[in-house]
Amino acid sequence: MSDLAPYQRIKDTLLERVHSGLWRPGDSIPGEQQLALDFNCARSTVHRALRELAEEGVLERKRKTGTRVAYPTGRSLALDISLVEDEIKATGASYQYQLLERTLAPLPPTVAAHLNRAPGEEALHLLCLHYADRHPYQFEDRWIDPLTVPEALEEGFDQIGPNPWLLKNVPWTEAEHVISADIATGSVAATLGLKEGEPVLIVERRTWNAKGTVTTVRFHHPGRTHRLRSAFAPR
Amino acid sequence: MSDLAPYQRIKDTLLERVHSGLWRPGDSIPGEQQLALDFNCARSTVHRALRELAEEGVLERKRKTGTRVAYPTGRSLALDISLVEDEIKATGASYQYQLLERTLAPLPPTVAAHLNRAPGEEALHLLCLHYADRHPYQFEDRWIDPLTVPEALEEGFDQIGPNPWLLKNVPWTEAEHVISADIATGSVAATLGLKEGEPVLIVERRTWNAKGTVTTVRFHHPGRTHRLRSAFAPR
DNA sequence: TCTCCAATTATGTCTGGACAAATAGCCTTA
DNA sequence: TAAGGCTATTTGTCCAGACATAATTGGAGA
Repeated sequence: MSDLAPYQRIKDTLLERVHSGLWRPGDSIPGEQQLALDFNCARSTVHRALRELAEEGVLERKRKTGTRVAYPTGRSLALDISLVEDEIKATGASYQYQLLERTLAPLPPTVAAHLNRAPGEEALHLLCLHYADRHPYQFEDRWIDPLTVPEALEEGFDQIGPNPWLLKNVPWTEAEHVISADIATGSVAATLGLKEGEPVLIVERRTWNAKGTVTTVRFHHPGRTHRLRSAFAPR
Repeated sequence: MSDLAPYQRIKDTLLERVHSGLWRPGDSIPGEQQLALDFNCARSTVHRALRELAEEGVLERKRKTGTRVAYPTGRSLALDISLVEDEIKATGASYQYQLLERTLAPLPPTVAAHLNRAPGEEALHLLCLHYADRHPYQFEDRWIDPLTVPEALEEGFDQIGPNPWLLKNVPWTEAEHVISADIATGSVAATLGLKEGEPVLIVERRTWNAKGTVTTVRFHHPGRTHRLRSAFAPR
């Protein structure tokens, strides 16, 4: 308990004061100088504790005015985006990957917009299915931009999924996710083994790196059984 | 450009080297001592830059071994959990709130489990509807534990929604979210103005504070038009 | 009374030096 | 050869002091 780094001990102590309600949102708390005396350490040590708590959204700091307890608003939700394989194996199920289709195809208008290209230009189109214990778990409909990722044209994707391959070969630096719900129809229903009209949870992802848009992908999951979970909290 | 704090300038420079591919995942980068010479500053300044980049998941540091560029795996997705009102107003639409029902009711078994109580015990049950430009935007089905939040029994919730009220009065410290898809049936369909069989996007949230479970809530959104967005990235 | 400037004060950052802790690699010894 | 211990290196943290920067507040002047 007391063998923690001092700055960490201070953070814990202050956080406890906030959580216990001793310091309530909006309250001013003592200045760095005073806290340094209280904790018998240098101001810079207190400063680090306060700075980090402010970054975590617990405190609000302003020059001259001092430090106050932040109002707990504007949280965010953090979902882990792990590889499907890890996600499935974590549940104890067996994982299987199947490539359904791999073509160089002209871009449909909506996808073209996502990749920032003109409709009709060609890109690598992949359809894949991921199984958990032999049951369809995720249907992946992906386009990869061959101008940003020419190496992808050399890869068959019959042994390795696009996601692990991209993670390994083309690290991205930015991404956008959109989550929505729809009902299963046509080929998506058939592929996922669902009846028409059953709910489907869709996660759409676009990723970029310095060179440009890397890939855009739609993951379809059986909606009633699939769940995106997130144990979590502040900021 | 150059009027940034030195530690920030160093962070930017190093991040650029990673993003540009000059330093690739797995590469070792120079030690703090060397970088301090390169940037003509104290080691502690370099240290802060490296420490923060490591916290952000860009670098991996180990004593004796040194610092290397992290493999870009295990990202996470951060969704903003803002108040519905802000969310709607941000799109330029007008916001309206309506309380449909407010009862003290016995807990159904599934909800009881969520609140960590016995089925049949009583809790505050709220049904609310949030409109964007007069169209149903979100149907909220919420239970509040009166043992954890006795003040809620005094509140009518006819003027203020449960979410802003709770944020103001009962700050929580932990939350869990589950996102899923379903199809609209019965009262949910009717309330949201959807036909039976249309897709619904469901976000379920449970929140705790030091005293215990605060509330559990299911938000239902029209699935085809609603979207959870997240511009974002690493860790 | 109103406006604007300057003093005050709290936070933000840097320095340069010190010691602590982890650990890879080597060296000794059984 | 294997086990155990030593050492050099690298990161982790702290400190005390200094200066920079933002922002409130009170006072001087119009």
